[in-house]
Amino acid sequence: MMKLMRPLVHPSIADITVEGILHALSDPVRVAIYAELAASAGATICSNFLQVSDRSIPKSTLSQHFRALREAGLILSERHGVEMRNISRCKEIERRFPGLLVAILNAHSVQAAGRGRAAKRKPAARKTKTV
Amino acid sequence: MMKLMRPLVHPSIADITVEGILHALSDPVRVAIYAELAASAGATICSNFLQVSDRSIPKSTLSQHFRALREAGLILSERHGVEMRNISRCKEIERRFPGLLVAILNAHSVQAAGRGRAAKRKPAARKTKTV
DNA sequence: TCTATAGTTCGTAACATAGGAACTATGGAA
DNA sequence: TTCCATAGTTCCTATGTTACGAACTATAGA
Repeated sequence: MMKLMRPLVHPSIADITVEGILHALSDPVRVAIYAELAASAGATICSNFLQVSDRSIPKSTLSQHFRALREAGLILSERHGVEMRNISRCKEIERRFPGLLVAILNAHSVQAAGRGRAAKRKPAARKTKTV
Repeated sequence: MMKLMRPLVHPSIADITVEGILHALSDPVRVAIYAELAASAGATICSNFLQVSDRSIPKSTLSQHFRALREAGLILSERHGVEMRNISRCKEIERRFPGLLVAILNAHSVQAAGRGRAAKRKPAARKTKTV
């Protein structure tokens, strides 16, 4: 008797909270993913992000990040064959929280532009056993 | 020989990050504090927030929240006599990340307005020993 | 100097997160 | 069908983060 995988959770628009959105986007990897995804017109598959900002991310970690974005209500994920397609729920969110996502993405790109000029500040790296 | 208290840390405007701001404001208590503080014209003292959104907050916890806001660059704290005055650094931040704080505060008030109509959703309460 | 007030620091228990190993799910080839 | 490859998920656990009580620092005033 095989254990099933639990189904994808997408909150209804009314259940989406500002705190949830801010928390989801307060992670450098997740904003990077979300920014890329919001910029692209179509859907984006998970594995396209195995390389984000100069470092490769383990797929279990990536999967958790996509789940965080999904359960915060930021993206909609659906399976297509063997892969997962993710699209931004920006239109809904724009109706509920006008200007929020635009401002965040804009701030994010302001900051990215600034990193070009200044010395690159590393995010506090977690100590980890290097395999 | 008495240990001194470490001085207050205020990041320079260039060191303020979007991730830092979003993380700081992704906590319900901290947005509540920041919203109140940004709304008030003058400075606000710490102890005014001992009661936030129906629950009283231990002062050690409050102190940490103010520290988080300060070190994310959101507020400026200075001692005046026995008390601490806190003011929002919104003007600086507005110059660096236009529209960001306004959008967040606006979203926050949209959400607060919604909570009036709907049943109140409790934040995942931490298990704690009740005194 | 003593006391009250306002806030900070420290210690620890509870919670959150990263990433490896093992798994599920799906499609295509043998 | 069965087998294999690909894409992603779940589980485990070491490590990081957070909340809050107790003990502390700092300042003003009696």
